[in-house]
Amino acid sequence: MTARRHHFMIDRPVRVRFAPSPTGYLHIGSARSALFNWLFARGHGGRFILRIEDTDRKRYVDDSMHDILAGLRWLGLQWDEGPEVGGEYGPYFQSERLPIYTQWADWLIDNGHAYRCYCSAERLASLREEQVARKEQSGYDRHCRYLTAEQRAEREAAGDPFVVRFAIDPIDGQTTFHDAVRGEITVEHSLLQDTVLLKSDGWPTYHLAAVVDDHLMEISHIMRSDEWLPSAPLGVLLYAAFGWEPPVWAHLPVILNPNGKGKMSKRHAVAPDGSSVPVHLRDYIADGYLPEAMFNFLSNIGWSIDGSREVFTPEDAIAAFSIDSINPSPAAFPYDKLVWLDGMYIRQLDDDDLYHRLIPFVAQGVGLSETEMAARPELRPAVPLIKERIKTLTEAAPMLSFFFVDGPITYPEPAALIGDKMTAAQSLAALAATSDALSVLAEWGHDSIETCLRELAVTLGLKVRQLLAIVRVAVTAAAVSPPLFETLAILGRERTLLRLASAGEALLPLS
RNA sequence: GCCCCCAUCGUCUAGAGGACUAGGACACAGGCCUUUCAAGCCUGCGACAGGGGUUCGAAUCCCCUUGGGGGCACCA
Repeated sequence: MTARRHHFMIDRPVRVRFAPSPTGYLHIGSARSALFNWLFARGHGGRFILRIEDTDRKRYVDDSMHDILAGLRWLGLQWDEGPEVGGEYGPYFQSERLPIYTQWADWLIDNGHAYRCYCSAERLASLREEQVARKEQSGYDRHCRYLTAEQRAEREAAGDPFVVRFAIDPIDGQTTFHDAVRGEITVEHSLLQDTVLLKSDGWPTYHLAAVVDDHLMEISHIMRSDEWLPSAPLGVLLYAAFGWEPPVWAHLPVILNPNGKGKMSKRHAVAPDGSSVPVHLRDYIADGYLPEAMFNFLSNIGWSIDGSREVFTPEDAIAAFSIDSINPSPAAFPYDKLVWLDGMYIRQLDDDDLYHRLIPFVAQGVGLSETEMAARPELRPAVPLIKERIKTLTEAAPMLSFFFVDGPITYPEPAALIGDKMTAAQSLAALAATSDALSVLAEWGHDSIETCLRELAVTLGLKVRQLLAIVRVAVTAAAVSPPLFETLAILGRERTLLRLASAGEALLPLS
């Protein structure tokens, strides 16, 4: 990393924006961009603005708006201005700002910074084809930029459709601008296009809409994804053409696939082992990640609070965040670390809190309604038993499902009921002895069950682990379970004895 | 193909010319603890992409090479 101490503060109120387009669910990388903007705003007494860039009617996805708002709120990134909260600089939907864009497009034309282009899609396509065939740089040849007044009048009279293009000026110059995370960046104008600002349907493209809105909304710092870096000079030139004070630009590093190959795509991300990892925030929510863990995790991609802390609060992040401490290099999505972090946060939760968060996940996992689950007595006392055994909320259900079986339990592998270094007959006898001992236990509780079983192991001449392994499988139908004594205490004597009996029956044919 | 950006353990990162025998975390391996599985604790493995400069001194500044990423739409 190169040494950076780039100027990133300017003498005006901090106003930053997150400007997603409702063309799909909230992407995990977009969420990170939103988070950085929010962190910066909160750390500088600024405003965090949410603007919806819905100028592409073809790509509009119906419920994506709701998904984006819900995702931001889930993460705790409440916006100060925008949809559902309003603000002084609205409207915050670009689809409601059309007259503003046409007005400024006209202004550019009137001042010689833009022109109407009547070229057909066919002409553009064949132009491109020729350029590719001749291995030339592809791009618009500025045909309409040099139309005479008569030619222009002719087209207008004919009512030909047109787009408005920006007139890059000078066409052989260069533009240098300052990026707050990378420093000086220079681009030759010969590489820039006379980009379309207004489409033939009258709607603006991103370049026009974003610049106009950023200025009108008095955005002070533009922190956005790396993908915009090559077109940033266009924004700079646009600000200059309008004569507006430019904001501070900061381009955030892209997030790569977990295997480090290519950016995390819109549809799926691939892990080092070839498996795929979700890319939408909603999938992580559904997978049972905690918002506080996700917040912490996202903060750690492309930025770090210091050299030693991995786990920190939003308050600490706000206090420490600065644009020039953003790492410019692309980062592979560290999925394993998310899983670990989520486990950390789960362990830090108090039991009641975790219980409430667990209800919907466990209910769904075992096929009960949330109301039914809330009414069951087993989940709450089981929380401390699984707290340090789960890394996401969804992992609880398979671990606890045996608690929610009221009828007879089945053993997929009856042989698992045979104790270590024991015969089936010996195991059967141990099961019977356990049943006898537990049935006469005066008090049904963790301590008494533990004393009883430990003594029984001695009586039977078995190692404690041998006996407990048999009982564990008998009661939970699994070799791995939460701690056994607590588990029995929660399960209750009746169901425990029932299962001990079922286990005996399952073992009988093997002895 | 052209342009732009980036380059420290497998991965996320600390590093602002001397405090570097390059630090932390995840993952991985081993050990302790232990009723299974976890959690926790301890230990280990493991990197400055390569080559030239500048300097008394370079992970750090410059150049080249290589590698990786992004962008080249009437999408954002």
